[in-house]
Amino acid sequence: MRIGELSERTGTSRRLLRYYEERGLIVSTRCANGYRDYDERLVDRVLQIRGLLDAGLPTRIIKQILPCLDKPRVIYFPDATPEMIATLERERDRMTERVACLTRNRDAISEYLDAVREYNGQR
Amino acid sequence: MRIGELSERTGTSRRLLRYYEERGLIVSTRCANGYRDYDERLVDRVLQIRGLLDAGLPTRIIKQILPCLDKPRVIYFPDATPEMIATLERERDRMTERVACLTRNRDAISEYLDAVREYNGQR
DNA sequence: TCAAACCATCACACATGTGTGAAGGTCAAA
DNA sequence: TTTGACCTTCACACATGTGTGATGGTTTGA
Repeated sequence: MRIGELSERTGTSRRLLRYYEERGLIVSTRCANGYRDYDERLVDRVLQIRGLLDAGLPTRIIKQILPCLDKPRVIYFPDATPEMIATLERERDRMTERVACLTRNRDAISEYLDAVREYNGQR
Repeated sequence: MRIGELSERTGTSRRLLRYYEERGLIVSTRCANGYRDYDERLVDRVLQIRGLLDAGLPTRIIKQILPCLDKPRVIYFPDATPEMIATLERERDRMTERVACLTRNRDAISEYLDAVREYNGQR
């Protein structure tokens, strides 16, 4: 598919799709006329990228972890260097911390909303 | 405590503490000489702010949700306007999405690491 | 054939979080 | 009293994700 379709199907501007490609997060082939041609699977991939960006991960890190997340687990042993492993472990831990922080605060918001609703209900 | 101590105890540069204050995330009183004076509780508060920033929330949103998170639940009904409620619900939902995304990807990283370890173990 | 709707690259711009350093005031200990 | 370690404000700078628009090529349908 071309960039317009991918843009529509992912709710991502063409500008950003080109940016993600420039950062190595997605790839495209080129048609004879120079237009980018995207694989169907990039729809999910782009959504995943957006989620991770929204959760605070920079493209640099996303690029490193993406290869580990492919559905048919392709074990990437060649570049499973100790440094890469260490990076993945570090990022996994940071993500766990983020989850804890978000959960904690989200639950507090929920409780607050419950309290407000109760207050408004009995008024 | 003064800014240097708060900085050390939170691992946050003085620059950023002033920035958070400028954005209304924290408050300080001033000593006679103009030095900022921080309440003990700001240590936790700053840590909380950093966690939320790291998880992708902008200061604008953090400022809005912080008042709901105070430990001794101070119900803030005066400004519990419908718009405020709607904002909180929206952010709560976004945080839930972020948690889901982070958890999903973190688990995939964990699985990948397990697979790599197994591979290296049997080699 | 021409207009509309695509696509390309490139450049400038902006918000946000953050670093760094200048210029100068305060305070405590030597 | 002077030095060093604090503090102040202010300004410039930078990386990153993102918007916007200029300029121009391609394709398709009236």
